[in-house]
Amino acid sequence: MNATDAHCALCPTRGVCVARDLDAGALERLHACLTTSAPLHRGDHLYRSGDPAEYCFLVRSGAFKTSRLTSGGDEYITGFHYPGELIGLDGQNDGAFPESATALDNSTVCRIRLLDLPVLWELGAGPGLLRLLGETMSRHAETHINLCQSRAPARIAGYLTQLMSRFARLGFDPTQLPMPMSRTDLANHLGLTLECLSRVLGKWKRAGVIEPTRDHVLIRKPTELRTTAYHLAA
Amino acid sequence: MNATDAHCALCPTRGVCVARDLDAGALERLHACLTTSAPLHRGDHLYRSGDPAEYCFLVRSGAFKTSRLTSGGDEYITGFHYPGELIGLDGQNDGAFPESATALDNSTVCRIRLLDLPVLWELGAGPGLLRLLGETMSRHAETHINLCQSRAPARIAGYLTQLMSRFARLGFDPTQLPMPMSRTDLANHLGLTLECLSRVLGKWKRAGVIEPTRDHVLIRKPTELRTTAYHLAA
DNA sequence: CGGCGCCTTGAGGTACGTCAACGAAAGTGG
DNA sequence: CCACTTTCGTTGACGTACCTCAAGGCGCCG
Repeated sequence: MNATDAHCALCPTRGVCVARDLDAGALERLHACLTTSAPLHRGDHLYRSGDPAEYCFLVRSGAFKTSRLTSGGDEYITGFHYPGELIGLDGQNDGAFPESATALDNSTVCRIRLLDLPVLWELGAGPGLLRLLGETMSRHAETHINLCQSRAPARIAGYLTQLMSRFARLGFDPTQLPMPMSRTDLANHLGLTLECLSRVLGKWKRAGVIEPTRDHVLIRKPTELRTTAYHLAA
Repeated sequence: MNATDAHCALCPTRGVCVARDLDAGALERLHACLTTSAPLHRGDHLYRSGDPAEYCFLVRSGAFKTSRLTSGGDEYITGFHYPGELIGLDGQNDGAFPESATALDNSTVCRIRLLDLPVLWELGAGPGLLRLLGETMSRHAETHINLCQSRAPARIAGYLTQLMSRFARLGFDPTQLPMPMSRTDLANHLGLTLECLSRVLGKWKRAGVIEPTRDHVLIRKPTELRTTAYHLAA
């Protein structure tokens, strides 16, 4: 861990981070309770199920998946997490992480010691923290709705659509989505089989809606996807 | 709203509340930022989609559903919420509630002004708040896994199993589950059709696994349900 | 070049969605 | 108290979308 400099000025999540509205003085003090990690590589664990949960984490770059294991040994993937997103709060339930978090790519995180939350508030990061928390909860609800769609194309379109807005929020190009997870993992997360996911993506590729490669998806016709996904009011 | 007495001593959620570990003096000061609501009745809205979100809420008694509307006018039910559970945090995303919360029964809540969170911390409620937050996140993940089950019996069993542990945690009898929501709402929440839910419940009733009535479900063979649901390790 | 994951494509069965009719319960008005 | 209406839940028949099982490409690594 390199705590000497959180590199906030260069951080890709600067616009959405809890530290967004802090002045230089507060940023300086911020490093006392929020430190940037050394780079993690594909497959590295940020934390493992059962680890004591003294921290939560802000994804700074790269991507992570969070997953739980069945007694049978296969995993359920509960989420994919991109820059600016908060993970690890579930560990506060009983003091240990119920899930594992695995890097899908070269990634960095900022680590927040939970006992330091009052300090973050003093520094003026309270509203930012609450906003982040609200986003997390809201995203969970959207994901729930998406999984309630029984049709596979609706679920997949809904996921891609959500991903687009998550990237647009970061200021990234929402039509070029990095897909660092395997097809198997994505299908697992969406409650579908690998074959079903593959077929739908293939169909959309032939129709010119998307252009999927191993680790990216190019969105060619965003409106097609949006009409296929679930529609919330307003 | 009756702010003069939060009735913590008589609260059914006392064992799991953020105020669990507070002494009498702190409880007294607690009422400055945590007030108990007047009773809500079946169908009353605790908040509506679009309302400004100045507070979040702890369910004290009764039950609530949270839901969003589609542009087509039908609703997606994102959660059912029982005593001791936290709702309304998603409103911190952009300052307004994205969902509506509706009472399913005669219910009361405790209202937390979000600007008062630092005060709650001072009073010693910080660990309790974090625990509650962790539970909420963890429950979301479990719900996700449950929805990833493609088989309807697995989803229903998983939901009932989760409800059992939520009630056991409160010290209530986990084999007598109140079901204040309509079958339609439950099916909606589980991503199933009403007919499918009805068939599975009927089958289990004939098999003596459960004894469902309009507003309760008696669990006769908990192990049957648990083996039908998804299995997490450890 | 050969081996091995990972993804794609194919054929067949089944569980759930859809549509429709029926039944039961709650609320209403006479 | 009882007919009526309305809402909600149950049961049935049928089609289809997805799961299962299986074989076949394609990239990456040795």
